[in-house]
Amino acid sequence: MAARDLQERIKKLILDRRLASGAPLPTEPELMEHLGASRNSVREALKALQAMGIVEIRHGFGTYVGPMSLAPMIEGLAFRTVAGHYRGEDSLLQLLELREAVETGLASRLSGRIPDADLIELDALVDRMEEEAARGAGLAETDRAFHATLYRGLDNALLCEVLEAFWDAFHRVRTDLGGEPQDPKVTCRQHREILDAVRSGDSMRAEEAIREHFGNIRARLSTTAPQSPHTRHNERV
Amino acid sequence: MAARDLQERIKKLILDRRLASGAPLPTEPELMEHLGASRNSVREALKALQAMGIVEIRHGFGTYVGPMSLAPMIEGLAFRTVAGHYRGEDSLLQLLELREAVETGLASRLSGRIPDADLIELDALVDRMEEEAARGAGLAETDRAFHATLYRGLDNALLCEVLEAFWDAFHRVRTDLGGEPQDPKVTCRQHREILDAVRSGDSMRAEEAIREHFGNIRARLSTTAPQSPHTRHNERV
DNA sequence: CGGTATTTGTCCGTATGTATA
DNA sequence: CTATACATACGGACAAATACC
Repeated sequence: MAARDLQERIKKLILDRRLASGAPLPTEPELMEHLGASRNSVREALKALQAMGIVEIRHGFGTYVGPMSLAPMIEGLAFRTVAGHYRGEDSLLQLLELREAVETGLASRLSGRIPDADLIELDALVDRMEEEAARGAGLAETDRAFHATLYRGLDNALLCEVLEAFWDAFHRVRTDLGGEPQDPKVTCRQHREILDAVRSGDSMRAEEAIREHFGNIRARLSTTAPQSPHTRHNERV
Repeated sequence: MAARDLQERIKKLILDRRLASGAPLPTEPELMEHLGASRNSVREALKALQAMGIVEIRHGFGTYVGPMSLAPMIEGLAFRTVAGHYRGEDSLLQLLELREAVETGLASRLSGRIPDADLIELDALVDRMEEEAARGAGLAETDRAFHATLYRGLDNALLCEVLEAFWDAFHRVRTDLGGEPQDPKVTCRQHREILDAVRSGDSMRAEEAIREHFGNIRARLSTTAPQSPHTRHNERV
């Protein structure tokens, strides 16, 4: 009777007091008194809110309003995808197609709207990507930065966060499942093409470039997709 | 030391046993023994997993693998948006723009890919919308069904779920904040236009129709959105 | 219909680890 | 190093909800 209600009341408390991210919450004893519940119930409610990124609990220090990032969504999406994959579904492909649909759809918005500063940064990122590819290093982080920077010009922080969340979830699942990385050379060339396309302002060309990039990942995916891992998986899941 | 680990081990247990949604989990005493932790710790871990939609707890019955829906994401997005709005940010507008960017971007994919059965259903939905508008009823549910049906033809269940989640979050926030509903007549006309546009296969026209639809909502939003612009809090992204 | 067993919900008390002063 | 405040973890107890006989 109180369990679900406690979370709502704590959320209401945050809203009523206009607490910003990082602001301290009342201590557990204070919350016990304010909410009229035991320590255990309060703790369970806080744990649930922590899982949703609404509060942040620091051991031996206190409880604070969380960053309200989309990290919980990443967790949920990643687990859902891994679980589906293990059960023989094409969940990983669906996640990739979700990214493809959204990012290709955004291509037309991108054309000519990217600030020069971002274009320069994107150039540097592709350069770094080629340098990493040359020395055989992983270029996952650079790829992430490229996609993040690409959509920064849309001037919507929420949209960028969602896209980054999709990227994170996909990347986590693919690495946890031990998928083979695609050919770095091809990846570099395709990112260069995306960058040139959006710079030229040709929306159709940009869309095609992004579509081809995802088509490449998809091809790598289908080679390792139908597996039933009796082996163990990473503990990161 | 065990808190974060317990969640991972329970998730690992679900993956190892290939448990599908709705499958029963071990009872709390069994989990206590299997994980070597006390009941409170197990319960807190389960509460966190419940908040992420990974498990489902039914009082007096048992614990089960959750539906793994995007409901937690809706909660998180909605709360994040409400909290931001109360603190004077344009979070609600950002959420709307997120929907607009994604849905307009999907318009080109839609053209000519919608099955006839879905087109018939969409016709019926707009008819119902007009009927509801005529008698002054709320047409939120019908609007939700329209958008859900529209993107069903993309053949990606995950994408549809994400779009529905965005819709739910936006609608919940707007109603919680007591925003004024837009003119039903205009809404009906714009949905009819969207439907006709995607039926014609003209992707540019479809994109424009969707953009105008969102433009209408945005206009309604801006009348009540900006409050206390001088109360700027310092916050990290 | 009632009784009983099972399972989760809530609460209390206590001890331990951690960070600040 | 000591003291204080806080979160973490444990074990036990009873209440509430559900299923089954």
